[in-house]
Amino acid sequence: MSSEGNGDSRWSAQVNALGGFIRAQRQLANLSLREMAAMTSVSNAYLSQVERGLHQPSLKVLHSIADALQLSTEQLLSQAGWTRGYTESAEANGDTPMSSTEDAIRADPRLTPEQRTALLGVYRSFVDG
Amino acid sequence: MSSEGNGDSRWSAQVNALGGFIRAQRQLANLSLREMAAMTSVSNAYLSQVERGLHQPSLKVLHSIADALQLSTEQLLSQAGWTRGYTESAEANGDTPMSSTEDAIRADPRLTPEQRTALLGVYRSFVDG
DNA sequence: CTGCTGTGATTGACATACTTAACGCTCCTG
DNA sequence: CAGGAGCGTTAAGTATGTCAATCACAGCAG
Repeated sequence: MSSEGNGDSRWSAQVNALGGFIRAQRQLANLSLREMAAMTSVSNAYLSQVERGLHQPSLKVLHSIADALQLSTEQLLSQAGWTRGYTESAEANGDTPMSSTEDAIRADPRLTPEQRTALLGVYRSFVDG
Repeated sequence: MSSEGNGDSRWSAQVNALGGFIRAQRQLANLSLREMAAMTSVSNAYLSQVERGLHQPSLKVLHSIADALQLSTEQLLSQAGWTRGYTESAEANGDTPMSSTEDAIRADPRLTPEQRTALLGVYRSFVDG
């Protein structure tokens, strides 16, 4: 069930962004929860909950995940919105369209801010790779 | 008391590095545990334990600490040996204004077919809920 | 010496991260 | 129709992070 009700939204924003990003990256790497669980030594059950924003993973777990996904821990952290502003390099100028896809994602009204962030993160990881 | 038999040295290395670093930085800033506790909204008791490597702080706490010490979370992490540098760089360009996000993704020349499919999947899972 | 006010360290109770063992689902294969 | 084999999710239990209260030790006033 996992009601969306969510009266307690202390977390949801950041954790959901992180979870969405992780899930996206995992699917992208064609890994199942159990496969990733094996690589990370973290239970598939817990990974599922983290991906859906039900829990905040510890550093240990976060590092394992980053490792399995071949990302840096910093990337994950900044995805979660936990590192502060590295925005400068991206948007120094007001008017520099980076890519149409990025713009489309940013302008998409159907996405929540967290989803937008997560999706952009996935996209950039593709393109920059 | 502190005499850890230390059967469990899985942690000690990293956690001690982190704790020691935090303590050093705190003293360097001439802060008492309680002062720092006030700034971070973390109890002085727990800060003490973290500094001595008795516990691994959560991201929330770590971020607060970094904030109080005017460091970036990344600095703390790399100090603790928790980041494994993956370089991040991002620059790309290309334009071709598009309307919908799906179209933009489909038309993006920088994506491989696999990536395109994956990204579309993620996007739809967001939008369709 | 007796108190007061500062410090860092310890204890015990509670919240939350995390695990193991299920469950329900879909897609095959016999 | 089983019945495995894959997937994601849930339930109940254990481990660990975290806090409020308290301790023991230092300086300094009266």
